[in-house]
Amino acid sequence: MVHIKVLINCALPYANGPLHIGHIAGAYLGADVFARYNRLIGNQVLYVSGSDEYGTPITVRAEKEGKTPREIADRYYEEHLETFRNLNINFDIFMRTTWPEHSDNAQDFFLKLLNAGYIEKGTMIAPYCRKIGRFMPDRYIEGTCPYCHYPKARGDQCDNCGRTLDPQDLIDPKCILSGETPEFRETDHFFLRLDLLEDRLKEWISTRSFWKPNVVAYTQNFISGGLKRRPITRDIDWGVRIPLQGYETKRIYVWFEALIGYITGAKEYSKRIGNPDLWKEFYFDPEARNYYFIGKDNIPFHAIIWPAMLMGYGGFNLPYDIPANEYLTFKGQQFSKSRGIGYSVDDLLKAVPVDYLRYYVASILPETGDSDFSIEELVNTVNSDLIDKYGNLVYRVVSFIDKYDLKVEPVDVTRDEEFLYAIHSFQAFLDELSSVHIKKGLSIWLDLAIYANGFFNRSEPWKTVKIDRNRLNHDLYLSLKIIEILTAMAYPYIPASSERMWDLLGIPFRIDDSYNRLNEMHTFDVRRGSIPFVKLDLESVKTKLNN
RNA sequence: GGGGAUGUAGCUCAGCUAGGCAGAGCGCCUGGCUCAUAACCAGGUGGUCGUCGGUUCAAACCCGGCCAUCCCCA
Repeated sequence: MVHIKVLINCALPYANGPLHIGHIAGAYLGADVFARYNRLIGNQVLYVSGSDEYGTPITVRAEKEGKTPREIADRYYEEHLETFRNLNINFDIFMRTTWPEHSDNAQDFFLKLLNAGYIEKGTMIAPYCRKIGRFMPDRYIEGTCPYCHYPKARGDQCDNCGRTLDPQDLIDPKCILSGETPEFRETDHFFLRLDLLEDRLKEWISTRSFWKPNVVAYTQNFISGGLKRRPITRDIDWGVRIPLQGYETKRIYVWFEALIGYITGAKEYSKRIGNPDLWKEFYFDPEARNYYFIGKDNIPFHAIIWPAMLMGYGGFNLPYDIPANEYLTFKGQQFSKSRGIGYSVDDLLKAVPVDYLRYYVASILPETGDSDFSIEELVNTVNSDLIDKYGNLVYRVVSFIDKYDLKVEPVDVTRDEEFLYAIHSFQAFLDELSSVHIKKGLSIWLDLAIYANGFFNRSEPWKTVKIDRNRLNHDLYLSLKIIEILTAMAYPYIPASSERMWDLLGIPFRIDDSYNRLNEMHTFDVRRGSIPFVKLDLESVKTKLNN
């Protein structure tokens, strides 16, 4: 197998609220499975995410809570870090857009694009509060929605009817800080000339026919509507400074600067491990593949704006694939902490072991359409698939060996139909994962677990133990080999549990090496332990969730 | 208002790229088995493929309208 470099970038979560399970399903779990899979097959992986910490939603929140924006960002950075750690989602680096190194990178991009003519100066009309004496972000203006007449519509959007608005559209607009009616004045800003890159983007998208249809369709349509220049600076003070004199009161807008966080993360990781040029191998080697794991809300930024920025800068690899997921919903609605819909990850992890949660979410990952999360389904799926099919398979074989006090000797099973079937499943599994079909991979795994139970039944070791010890040894060894394959396949999804099973089976090398060594007829030093997976009880899970 | 999706068995979802006898897991029913966590295996039950129309010898799949839900609109 030819090994390649794989850069896995994962949407930077915005640091103004806790992560809920919808976020995890949208981007992070799939990315983690994919990263682990790539490492197992021997690819060199760089796995990056980080904390998006600038912008007006954070300043709005800070003002509401009487804190500084930095306090808000610090709090959620720590919280997100902890949540990912608890989920066993192990990025190589989780950067912060408030790092000074990130400002350097963002300013470098800004100047480079400015000098290349892809950023230009211009003016726009913005709300100016005379009482406060400065221009106000759109979100700081409230008024009546011109469409639905909801009285508390924001300057960027109406929460009642969902329409996108301009502050000037509002009837009777008011500054939320001062209560004054804002003036609309001209203000100088910088604009990204997406229009200049339209043709190159179109041509590039036409080479991405292997992407998910929804991503391609969305992107093509977006571009064919005609790209316009887009403002990339704002009149706020919480953001990356503009590296030019005369713009001290303005900042680079968060959507332009946050995307560069992927590069900051890769660079900082390279420095930390003492190989400062490592990141270049992922961004400049044309053989390296760059993946971006995001939710569907992020498609325009990653499929249009980010490639445009990279093209304008020049030399960087463009995204290889953007396997954007749809949404995980809760009873048909979007997860939302503020509206009390669904659960946060931390709440769920108090009630359910991490691998149970990873397993269930992976089994319903919204890869092709929205899918629905429920506690009842979680309990049911974990108990009947993960535990009854796989966990019980491991336990019944281990228990059998222990009960009759057997030592299973290696035999060559490489030509056995059942072994070949398992290897065939494993290959199909690799094919699916290489195409980022996370959910499909899991269903191939489950089918193989069912097949393995069928084989164990057919081989009737409880009969051969009394009449044919050679046959018994052969069949048990074959069962153990299939379990080994299953356990290796499960590792990207449920890493901690797989390692535990690996240990229980007494395989003489580490699970990290498993994908290269499935054909080895090694010994199994099987250890009987307690039941490997304890089943979930719906009522007690619910009780824990409600506390 | 414009755009991207989704709607298939009681439940959760595949199938649609390339039209050809409606699928899986769970649930439920029947049988088998005893190594195992009421587990496992085999067989069965179960659907007007959101809806109305069009194209076709043939439509879950292609085309158009409508309804419901999710997302985006810088």
